[in-house]
Amino acid sequence: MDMRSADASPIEGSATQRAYMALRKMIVTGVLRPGEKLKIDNLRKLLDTGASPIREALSLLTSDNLVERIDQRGFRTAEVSATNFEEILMLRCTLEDLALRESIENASDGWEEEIVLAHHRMQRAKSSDPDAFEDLHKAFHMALLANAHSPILLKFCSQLYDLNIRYRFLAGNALNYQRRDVGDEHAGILDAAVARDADKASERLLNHYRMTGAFLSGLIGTGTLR
Amino acid sequence: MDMRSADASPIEGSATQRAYMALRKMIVTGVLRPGEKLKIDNLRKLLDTGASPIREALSLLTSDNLVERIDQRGFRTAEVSATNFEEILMLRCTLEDLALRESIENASDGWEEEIVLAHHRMQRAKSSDPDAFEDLHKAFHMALLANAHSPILLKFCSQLYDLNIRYRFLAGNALNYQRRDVGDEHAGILDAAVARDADKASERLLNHYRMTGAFLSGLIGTGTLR
DNA sequence: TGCGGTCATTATATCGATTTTAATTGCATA
DNA sequence: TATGCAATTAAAATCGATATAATGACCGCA
Repeated sequence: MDMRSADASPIEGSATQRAYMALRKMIVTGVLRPGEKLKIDNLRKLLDTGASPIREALSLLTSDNLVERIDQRGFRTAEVSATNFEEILMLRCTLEDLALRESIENASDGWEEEIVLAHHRMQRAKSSDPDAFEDLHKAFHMALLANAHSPILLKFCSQLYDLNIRYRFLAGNALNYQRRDVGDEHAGILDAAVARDADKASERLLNHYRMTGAFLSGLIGTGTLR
Repeated sequence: MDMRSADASPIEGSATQRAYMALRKMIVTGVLRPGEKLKIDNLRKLLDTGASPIREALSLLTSDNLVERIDQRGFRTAEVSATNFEEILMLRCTLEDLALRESIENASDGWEEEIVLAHHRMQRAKSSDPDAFEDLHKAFHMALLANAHSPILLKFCSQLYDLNIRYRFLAGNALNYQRRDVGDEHAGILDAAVARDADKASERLLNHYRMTGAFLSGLIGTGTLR
């Protein structure tokens, strides 16, 4: 039996890996506020680990654009802004469009099963386990793109996903999000992908992003974003 | 007087920063071969520094796709392959096209001067200082894109540039490259950009990449790539 | 002779302490 | 009262040492 992945918390992976995951989650979910100073010593105590893993994790997050390093004076979380958000949205639309079309181009039965499965898991968690939902939501979106067999592109998309979802959390979490029937949108994307209709799938996907995008853009504009 | 940038070697920046620069250069230029194991202790001695800066630098390079980290068993330089190269080429074409068009869209006198200057510096170094040429060549290409005012996109392009140029070095360095009159190509791109003709500029830029790309692809295919 | 398991070796990952560097405060001066 | 300098404090960066895990060699046994 495979006991690695979504197991309990005990001691999986290296301290660096754990620190990376924990910090990323804290930044994405807004526990660590935008622009906040990240003092090594605080984090060290918080995560109960040494300075080296923290520093390494922060270095990794720097390249994810979630943390900024100021040479010789430490780290801070990335700032947020309307223009930054718009750039992320624009890039997502461009890159995911590219990846999705390529994915569908390479469509296979195996991939089809993967996305159906990912969608099902996400749906199931939606009501029962809202905490796991976030991860599964990302997994669904990544599964759609995975068949492009383009690791760098996929990595870019994954990064942009995190950057984007951070704004959603900052804007007041999933509350508003779940209200709009995003379930239908997901189903629509899935259907089009399974039907191997690239135009329709891409159109729906981008629409999905632009809807949330317009919504968030509004919030940012009005300063609701805390 | 500004004494920061291209100064001598003494002690600029943190040890981490220096290690990052040095290692990146060594990987890009092929001094460290693809797939080579990167032992902390060796590098520590080589760069005359501690283990922490090395590890941090390697973490950063991991996110640049130049180094792979294998949990609990260290770091190695990224492997190379034909498919990897093609992905890089494809992404560069897509992203630089996007950035260049946006750059030209926002064209201003200031930017125009920047690119003319960058081009001039590159040309000047071409014969007199082939070592500096590489950096200035990158600077020129980045200057073309800089006016898109899209930091994330620019970062992606910068990364892809490095990944791409690595293949050129592996394929036997600038020798073959300089032979084809790449100078004309650069001038053509510059002219089109200054004339603010996005279609022409993009066409020439992408052609520039695809030329080198096709050439390298050939080498990779025939196993000439050492 | 081939296989499985144990031990020694090597290298990584991590910690704790030290050194540098930047920020802050208080003080003297204009 | 504002301003520049110096001493102090706080934090980051780095180092050296230790703990921990992986690799490879060796030995006994079938």
